[in-house]
Amino acid sequence: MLTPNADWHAWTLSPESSSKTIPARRTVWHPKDWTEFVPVICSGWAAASIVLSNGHRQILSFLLPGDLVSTASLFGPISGRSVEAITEVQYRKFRRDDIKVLLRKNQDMLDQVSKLMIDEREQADHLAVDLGRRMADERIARQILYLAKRLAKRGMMNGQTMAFPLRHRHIADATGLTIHHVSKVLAAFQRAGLISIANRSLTITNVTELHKVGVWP
Amino acid sequence: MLTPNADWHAWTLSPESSSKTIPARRTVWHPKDWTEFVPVICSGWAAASIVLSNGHRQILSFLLPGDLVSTASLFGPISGRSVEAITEVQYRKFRRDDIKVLLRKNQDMLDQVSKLMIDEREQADHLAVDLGRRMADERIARQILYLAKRLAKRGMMNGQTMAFPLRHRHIADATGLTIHHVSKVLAAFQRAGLISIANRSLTITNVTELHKVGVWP
DNA sequence: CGAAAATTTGACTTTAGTCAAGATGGGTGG
DNA sequence: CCACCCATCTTGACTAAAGTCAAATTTTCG
Repeated sequence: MLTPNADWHAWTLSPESSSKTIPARRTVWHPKDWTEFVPVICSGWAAASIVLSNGHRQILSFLLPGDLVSTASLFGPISGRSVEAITEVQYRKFRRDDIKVLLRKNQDMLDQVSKLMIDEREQADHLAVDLGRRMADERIARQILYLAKRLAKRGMMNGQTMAFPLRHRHIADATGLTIHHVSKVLAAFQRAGLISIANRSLTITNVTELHKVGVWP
Repeated sequence: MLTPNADWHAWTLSPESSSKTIPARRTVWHPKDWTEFVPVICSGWAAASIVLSNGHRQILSFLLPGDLVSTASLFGPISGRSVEAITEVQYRKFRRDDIKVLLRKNQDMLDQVSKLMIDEREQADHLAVDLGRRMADERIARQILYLAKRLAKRGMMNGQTMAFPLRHRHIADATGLTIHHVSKVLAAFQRAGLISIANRSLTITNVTELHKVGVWP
């Protein structure tokens, strides 16, 4: 998440970076689009993913307002990643070269980006652990808990309730499972009273038990 | 992989960074060791991994000579990662603050680190795709092909033959499988004439077919 | 050499995937 | 407002992939 500061604000006002709106379920950013610009999500939910030739897809992260798609992409073009809007999304794009200049003259911003990089690395590590070493129910519970934590940091939780625009397809692609299995696990969670989902909104009804299922710290 | 340049050489000679030797199967770096220094592998093979409380482990990458353990760790302390020697390993440790200074005054090195970051991000993406969306035989074939490619870049391939100090445990922990299943898949690969393993050395005997199994580009 | 670690193998179990068929639900055009 | 369409979700029966357990070998290391 990018915390704005003076320079960043100057930026977001520059003509280059006027915000664009994309309707739900449309592609925000193609794998080929990374040469010159870098997108930042301003509102809505999106997913950064890699699509295989056989049509399978791995979601690498869900993008919430304020999220840079990838910190590494600030330093040079990355390859193969696409970004898809989950809800309607507003985003801005920044010219990489301009950001580099900004980073060089602004120590404060460099520190912030350093922190982002470390966070992102840590998130990538957790993803690998989850996909490689955890059961389906753990993965799904953890995905819910990760999201709750990130939304809370943005003041987007209402008690234990959060907006939940994700389709089962998104959860499946983020956790390496099939939509059918996701459906079964979520149904089981609801039967067990851990969560309840209605109207694209999710409430954690038993935090303790959900933590236990997700082997949460 | 870090390509040495003048400044880097000055570095490796500094008293702080004299090289250390660790015998095979010993821990090189503990999860708590990241506060001030950063290790670089000079010779031998190591594995960077995360260990769960239940004893399970996910290997995030195999480290070959010249590898920095994590580029993000240059910018600040990272958490939870340990590094284990697979063969006997020589490594040097660098003080993060000194590296930062070096990076600031040396444009060339900054460019190099940028490239490293992008490579590392890409490798993390591939790991997630492999763990989330591929079958056991694909994962193992790909792991062999990744290693062959990296070794080739270092001039450490002898035709289609490479040193192969990995235990089944390492392959299992890198691919998210059990040692038993790894053993079965490797046996099948050998029966099918794709590879042959002997004396801690692996030869790819049918590149085309191994590429096919690994869905290699 | 002898103990400990690693590998191999087979029988059996568990987990998650595949397939198929309905149910639900939201949005659109008449 | 309703009828219809499409995407999504649900469920159950069955299959396939990988894990577990156990026991024998083989290799490695001290």
